[in-house]
Amino acid sequence: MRGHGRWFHGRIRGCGYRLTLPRMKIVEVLNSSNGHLSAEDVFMKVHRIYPAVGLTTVYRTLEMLIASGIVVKIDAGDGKARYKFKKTLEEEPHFHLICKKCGNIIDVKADKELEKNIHRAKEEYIKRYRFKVDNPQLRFYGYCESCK
Amino acid sequence: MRGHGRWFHGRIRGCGYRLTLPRMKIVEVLNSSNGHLSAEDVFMKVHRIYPAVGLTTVYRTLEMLIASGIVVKIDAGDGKARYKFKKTLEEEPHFHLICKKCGNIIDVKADKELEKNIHRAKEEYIKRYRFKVDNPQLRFYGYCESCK
DNA sequence: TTGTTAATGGAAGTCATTTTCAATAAGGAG
DNA sequence: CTCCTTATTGAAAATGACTTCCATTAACAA
Repeated sequence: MRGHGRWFHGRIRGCGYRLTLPRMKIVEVLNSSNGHLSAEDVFMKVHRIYPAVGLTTVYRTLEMLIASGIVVKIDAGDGKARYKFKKTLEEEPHFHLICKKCGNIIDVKADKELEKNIHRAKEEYIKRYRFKVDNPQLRFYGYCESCK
Repeated sequence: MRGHGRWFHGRIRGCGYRLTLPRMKIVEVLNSSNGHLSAEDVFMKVHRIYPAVGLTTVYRTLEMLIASGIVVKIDAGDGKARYKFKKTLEEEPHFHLICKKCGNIIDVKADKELEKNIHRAKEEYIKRYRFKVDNPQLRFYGYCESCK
């Protein structure tokens, strides 16, 4: 039966990691959630379907999934990192709307013009400040519909 | 003697806060430093000229200075906030280059075009996602000249 | 000078995340 | 399939940046 085992199973193995039960449960939860989850969120969701899991393992697995390119970590600026399952290996450039009240994050598509402007600024800073820019991040802090 | 007492002394009093020795030492240190300092940095610098100061007071005073509009707090994304003395009450819009190795922050002037684009995007998100955007933040993560 | 009350600093508490370590379980070798 | 090495696990303790508590101290208005 081809196609059995999710693509990310192969990816985890391919990166030299063992495919364990806790890892499969954690990645399953991330795959079936669509928001940006905190480690605590992931822990609670996994706990429901696999109560033996420990918070430590959640943290460790999340880092492992990031190293495997399966998950991205987002710094919401409130001291709690958020994690999101990547639908595609190469993510489209996008920005974040971050709610200062509930901490929710909304992904917004980058418009071409703005995207180009940021790239241009980046090139300029590399020259002007001899600063090797890696990744620009644009975030819009504010209040989401239900919090404002 | 007019002009005696720095402008920020009047501002602190004006906001209803008492002008204490620890506060004057802390604000003095911030005024004479030009980088973006962490609370620990401020504590160590103040400790040299006023060893009685406590870390707690440094944190509290920094918050008070922010409330008075004398200092700005910058989230560097590494779990340590940075504080910077404001030269002028209204700061010019600018972005940050943040070194992933040493944590140093460089202020870079926003170019008009980019600034306008961000504003336009903001307006669009307000409409499209009914998200009340407060403040957009653009940061360029990378490596500074001495760290790359 | 004095009295009220804000401000101080040391100790203890949070909270997200990391480290330690003994027990467990993948999965390659045979 | 079974054994064995070693990665992985989870509970408990540690970390690090802050914050809170509380008894003492010091601004500053009267």
